[in-house]
Order: sequence, then structure tokens, then C-alpha cells
Amino acid sequence: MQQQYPFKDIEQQAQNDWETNQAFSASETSDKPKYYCLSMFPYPSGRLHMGHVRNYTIGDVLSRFHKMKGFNVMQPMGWDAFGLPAENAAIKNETAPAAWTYSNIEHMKTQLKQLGLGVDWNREIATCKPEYYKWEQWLFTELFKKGLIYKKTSTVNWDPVDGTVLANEQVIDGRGWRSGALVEKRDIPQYFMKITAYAEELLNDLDKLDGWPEQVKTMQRNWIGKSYGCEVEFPIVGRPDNLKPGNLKVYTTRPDTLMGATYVAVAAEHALATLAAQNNPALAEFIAECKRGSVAEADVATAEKKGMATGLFVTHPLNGEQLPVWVANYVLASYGEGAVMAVPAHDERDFEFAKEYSLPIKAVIKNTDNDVLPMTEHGVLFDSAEFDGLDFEQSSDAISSALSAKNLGKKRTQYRLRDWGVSRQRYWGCPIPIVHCASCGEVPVPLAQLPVVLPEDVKMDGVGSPIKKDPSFYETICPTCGGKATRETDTLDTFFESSWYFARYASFDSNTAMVDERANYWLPVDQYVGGIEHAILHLLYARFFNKLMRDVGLIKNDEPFTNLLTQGMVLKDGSKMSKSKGNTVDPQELIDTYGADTARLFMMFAAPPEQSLEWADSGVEGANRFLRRLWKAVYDHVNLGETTAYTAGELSTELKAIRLQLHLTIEKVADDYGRRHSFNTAISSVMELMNALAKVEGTDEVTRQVRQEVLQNVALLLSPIVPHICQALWAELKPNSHILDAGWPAADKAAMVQDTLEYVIQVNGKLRGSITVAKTESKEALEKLAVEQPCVQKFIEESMTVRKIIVVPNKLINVVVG
RNA sequence: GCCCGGGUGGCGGAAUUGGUAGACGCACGGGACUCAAAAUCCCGCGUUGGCGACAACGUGCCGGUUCGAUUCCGGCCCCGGGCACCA
Repeated sequence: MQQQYPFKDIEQQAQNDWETNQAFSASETSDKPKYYCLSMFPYPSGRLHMGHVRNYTIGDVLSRFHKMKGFNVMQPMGWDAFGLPAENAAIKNETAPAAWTYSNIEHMKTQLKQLGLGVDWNREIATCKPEYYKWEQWLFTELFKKGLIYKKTSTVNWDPVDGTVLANEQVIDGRGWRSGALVEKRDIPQYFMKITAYAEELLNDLDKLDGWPEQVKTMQRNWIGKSYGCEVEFPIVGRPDNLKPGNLKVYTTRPDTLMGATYVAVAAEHALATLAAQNNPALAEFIAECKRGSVAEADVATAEKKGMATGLFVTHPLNGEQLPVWVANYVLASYGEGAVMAVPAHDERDFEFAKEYSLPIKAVIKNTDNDVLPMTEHGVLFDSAEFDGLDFEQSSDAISSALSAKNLGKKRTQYRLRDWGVSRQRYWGCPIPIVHCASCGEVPVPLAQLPVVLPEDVKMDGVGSPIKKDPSFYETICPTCGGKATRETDTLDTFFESSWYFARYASFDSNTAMVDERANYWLPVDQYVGGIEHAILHLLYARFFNKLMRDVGLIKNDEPFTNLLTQGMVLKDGSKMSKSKGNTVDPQELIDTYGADTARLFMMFAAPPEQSLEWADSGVEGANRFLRRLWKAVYDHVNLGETTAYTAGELSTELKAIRLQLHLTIEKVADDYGRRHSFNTAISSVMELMNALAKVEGTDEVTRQVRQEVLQNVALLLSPIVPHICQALWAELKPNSHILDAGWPAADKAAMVQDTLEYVIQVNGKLRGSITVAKTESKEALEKLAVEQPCVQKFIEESMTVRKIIVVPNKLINVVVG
């Protein structure tokens, strides 16, 4: 055994050993319980970043721990390979997105292997390969036939100079990132998936996900946003002949405030706004102004509130008053009816708007005697005619009934969730498998003609998608009538690929179906690990796809991920480490200087996995120091000759204590890995154990046996986190055996028996001392003992008496005096 | 703007169900070893007062509940994530 810790050699050796012996290849034929551990697959951006190291180490620790616990583990890996950055890189480097992507994959795969992940590389997938996307094209056609995919117009960011559609990320302060032109909103036809048809199930099934963080479930519930409210129709005064329908419809969750409505507001895109602008140039200009800027909701919602009267009026459905119709930029076209009834007295935004434009404010709800407007709480109605005195529930019922009676409204349940637009006007994505035929319309490409292959050898000129300009791609024959036709040239949102990859790993090589029977063995994923930034979109789409695949008969489970661990972000200088922000730290340097084990140990030690981790270079040194000390401890021990782990015999107090600590640590670490996912405290407790062991001197046989027992177990406990060094140490401690065959250690109950306890003594809740007592001591005896302590007596002054004594079993005694 | 998190020493963090605040590590200071340096080992390390025993204060801010609050409740401040075309 070398005296110095030779991390390069042992890491290379261990990785070769795992590959040669296919140590992590997963099989469906096992009598052990299955454990499918999945980490969110990486986008092949070029090089591994710290977020990857964190994510994949967490997944690997859980995989290896479960393997040791006797599970049949599958941990796969692949590439989320389509996406915008490849197009940008291709333009910049004058290469093709495909070539750039494949070379990144190659490099990053080498890096991932250097990290020492227990991954089954046989199952590797890349979403940009035709054998992968063929099946999502097939699913697309099936869903299209079922009516779950449909076409409608929707709004995109339009760069009028480059003549291209921009992603939200490409709009900076309302301007295109390349051209600098003011961005406009433009409506174009796109394909949509009917996720709203699954809104109720997606909402209800959150209750089944006991293994998900509450935080994520709450975010998804709010995103789906089921609300109970009321449709209200406002007849348009004068009813312009060409306007259909003749009523302005709004949706409100506060029908109780209807009698306080003083105006109505519509989005700039609303039909009524368009109509009013026909003979009103000022209004037309205002609407055009509203249509400038990005479509991102955060931009719309933070914009200064602006509005303009249309000159049109509607009639209040219950009190008959005439209310002005305004166009307002704070009304979202995509939510509800694209129009709202405004109740300034009881809504923050309406209040602000009404004050700005001197619109009337009419309070109708009372909560306390001195309400301050806007008063947005529920309360009791006043100045509301026959509804006076009713509370929220009563008035909601009464007002919706009154509206129903007039045929001007009714109760309605609504979701905030919108259908998912999946069309992208970009090149580097999965081609949408639709053919447009003049006589047959939109024709889904039949399975026999799939995949619709994306040409990879293209030149990116920075303006538009190459396949939109390539007749050899878009000119085709209609699958139905055989006549001349054109292919759809839009591609799919890349969330499409990442919504079903978890199932494909289980059927990675199937060329006859999207997924086969093996999926029903592995699914659902037992543990999913990934960044908190995916809490809503990716995780909601994946849940949706799981249900779609279930409903076309491919899989049986209702939900894809039983347990979810959302890892916090790796931050640098207070914000997310990302390529676009240019604040990345390259983990490769860490691996080259200290080895993968140090990188893994430091990542797991620096913060609990769910918290964000502020990167600091110092501290890595400490992780490495610990591994060197561990190596030296084993070296010093092994150097004195072979011995066997302690099993029985008389022990000194010191050796009993170290065995007690060892077996408590075994239990704690198992709990920290398995239940708490608290890797940092697991490492701490092993460090404490090693610190205690370092103080144990002596080289007699019994001491050496106990030391052997501790070191063997430490190697096992740490092996999920630092697998290379532990495998090497194990080979020294137990020649001719392999750590991967050893299994998770069982704690020795006999070593954990303690007959005394320490009680903390408090006076009025303040720590004053402690006592060590027999475990069997009665509550009365403890109380008496506590009061007698000098540290308690000195706080009991002449005039005071002991009022109460609180004994918390096994913990503390609090003497309350006064 | 809306939804979800977070805030504890010089720093990362610990305190698992309301019960010892600061485990473990980093940085720093002192010492040992060394011709010297590095490495390693030992000691110290929240703030204030005190030679000391010890005492008071202390978990973003203000208030509350409790024998006891980092933990629960109410109100604020700051930071991070998401907001449907970054992935």
C-alpha cells in the first residue's frame, strides 16, 4: 500500500474495474426489489458545470446506497440534445448544430465517467437521434388523431428587422438581442397540446405524491390554479352591428364585488378593442404601443399600468348602470376571457388604475370598522341593493343566481393552466410530423414513414431555420392522396423530448415501439433528482406525458416519479451559475487537481442538497485533507499486519465508547442517506468518528480488531459518496474481497446499550448545568436531584419558590422559580 | 406584479417532533516538528465585561404565544428560483 493517497491511480483503476465487470448494468431479471434512480439528463452545453456535479453525485450516492441495501438498481444517463444554444453556437463557430452537439456529448461523457458515476451506459440516449425522436413523432400523430393536439393562433415575440421569432430569453429590455429592434407581439398559427383536458387529474394526483416536496406540489397547484368563480356578461350599449356576440364576457373569482364594478377593461388584443380602434386613431396607436415588448408575463405584469377609454359602454347586468370600456395593458389576453370587470375598491390593480385615470371607486364590502381601500379581504356586503348584509359565500350564490335568471352569467370553475404550445419556428428540434395537403388538409405522417428526419448537415446563417428554406426537406407527397404537398417546418418544443425520456431508458433499444414491457418493470421512477428550477414546467409536462402514454396503452402507472429530490442551485456571487451569466467554475480543474472523490465529497459536504450552494473555492482543501487522513489511518493500521474485525471479547471503557460511537454512526448515516437525504451531516458524523478513532492509541490485538472494525465500516459508510478511495481501502483491509459485494453494514445493537444518561439542567429555561444519572431514575428522583444542584440553588433567591419542574425524558429538566 | 423558497459566528453550515444555539469543516491566531518552507500534529476561536470562576447579550427586523422559540403565530425588510419560447 502506498503511503500517499494516489487518487489518480485508484480512480482510474476503480473506473476500469466497473466498466470491465459491467458493475452497474441493470437487468430486469432479478429477484431483488427494483430501484430506478434518475437524475435529470444534461443539456450538452460543452462542459460539465458544478450543477451537474452536484446533481449527479446526489443521484449516484442514492443509487449506490440502495445497491448496498440490496436493491436491483438502474441509474441511466442521456442527453437532452435539442435546443437553442446549439443554433447560437453553430452561427458563432460556423459549424452545424448537430456536429457541435455530438462533440459536446463526447466530451461531457468522458467527464461524467471521470466523476465515477455508477451509471448503466448501455442505456445512453440522445434526444436528437432519429431512433429517439421517431417515437415522439409517432405519439404526436396518435394524439393528433385523438384530438389532443390542435392548431390555433398564438402570440410570439417578433423581431421586425431580422424577421424571426425570438425566445423570451432573446428579448432584452424589449429589444431583439441581435438586431436591437423593438420587439413586437405577433399572432401566428401553432400546434397546442390539450394539457387542460388533464388539469383536474394533474391537480388531484398531487395528493398521491407523498414523496414530493410540499414546496413543489404547492407551486404546481398554484400553477394549475383551479378557481371557483362566475362568468358575467355585460351587454354592450348600442350593440354595434358587426360585433358578435353582443355581450362582453368576463370571468371573476369575486362575484360578491360585482355591485362595486365601475368600469370594464379589455386586453389590447381583445376583439372589442380592435373594433373600437377602427374609427379612433389615438386608440389604434395605443393598442399598437401595447403590442410592443415581449410576451413574457413577468414583463407584462411589471410594466407601468396604462390604459385608454374606447368610447364604448356596457350595461351592468344587475343594476343597469352604464360602465365605460377601457383598454388596459395589465389585462392578459391569454387568461380567462381577456377582459375583466374592474372593482377598484376591492382589487389592488384596479384601484391603482382607477386612481391614475380618475375612474369612480365604489366600496361594497366591509370587513372591519375602519377598512382602508383597496380592501381585498372577504367581508359583508353593503350598498349592494338586495345583497346587503350577505357574506362572501351567500352573496356569491345569490349574485350568480341573479345573473343566471337574467341569462347574463353563471358559476364556473376555471383553471389558470393554459394549453401547451409546442410549435417552434426553429431548426434544431424534432420535426413536427404533419404534411399539409391542399386537398386533404393536415395529414399526420403514418408510422411506416417515420421518422421525419431532420437534416444534420446544414449551414446556419443566423436568420431563420434552414429547413424552412430547403425544398428537399419540405417538398413531399401527401400520405393520403399521393398529391404534391408540403411538410410542416416548425419543430417541437424541447420540453417534448424531456417529457418522456424517463420511460425510454427502460426500453432504450426497442425499435418496434416507443416503450415496451420493460417499462412496466422499471416505472415509476423511484427517485428523481434535479434542479428546483424545473419545479413547474418540466415536472408538470412529464406528469402530463406519463398520463398520455398511459392512456394510449403504453404504460400502467399514473405518475412518473414516486420520490422527488429538488436540488438547490449552485450560485456564484449571489446568482445562478450559468453560461449565459459567465460566472461558472469549471469542475474539471477540481477533478484534475484533487480527484473525483474530493470533488464529490466537497459537493455533498458543503450544503444540504435542497439548499442553494454559494460556491467558494476554499473548503475543497478540507475535503481533500480528510481523504488523505483517512488514507493514512488505514495505511498505518494495515502496515502492522492483517487482523480481523472485532466480534467478541472484553473491552476497555475507551474501546466500548468507540464501538458505541461506530454503531450509532452506522444508524445515523443510513438514516441520513435513506430518509433525510442529509449527506452533509452524514459526512460530519463519520468525520467525528474518525477524529475519535485517531485518539485511540495502542496496537494490542483487541485494539487492532476494534480499529479494523471501525475502518472497514467507515469504508462502507463513505463508499456511496467517495467510491474510488473506499474500494481501494477495502481491498487493503480485506484482501481478496470486493467492496461492491459487501452490502450495507448492520448496526450492532449490543454495542449501543447505554446505562447512564446526561440531563441538561435549566432554571427558567436557561442552561445552568448538567447531571449524569442512571437510565432507570424516576421522574420524582430527577426533580429532587435537579433542585439540589448548586447551579440551581444559586439562582433561587430568598423570596423565590420553585413553582414547577418540567422533565423532558432523556433530555432536560427545567426548574421554574419565581 | 404574481407564485414558491431562504436569511444562524469572519465563511459554508449543525441543532431531525417547541427542549443544551454554533456539531463538522474552512479561514484565522498561537505552539510543536524543520536550517527554512510546505505538509503534518497539538491548542484557541460568537459578542461584551471579568485575572478567573462566571455573567449578560446573541439565530434578518418589530411584536406575540410558551416554563422554554433558530423552530409556532402576526406584521415588515432583504436575497434567490419560477412566470408558459433558456434548459
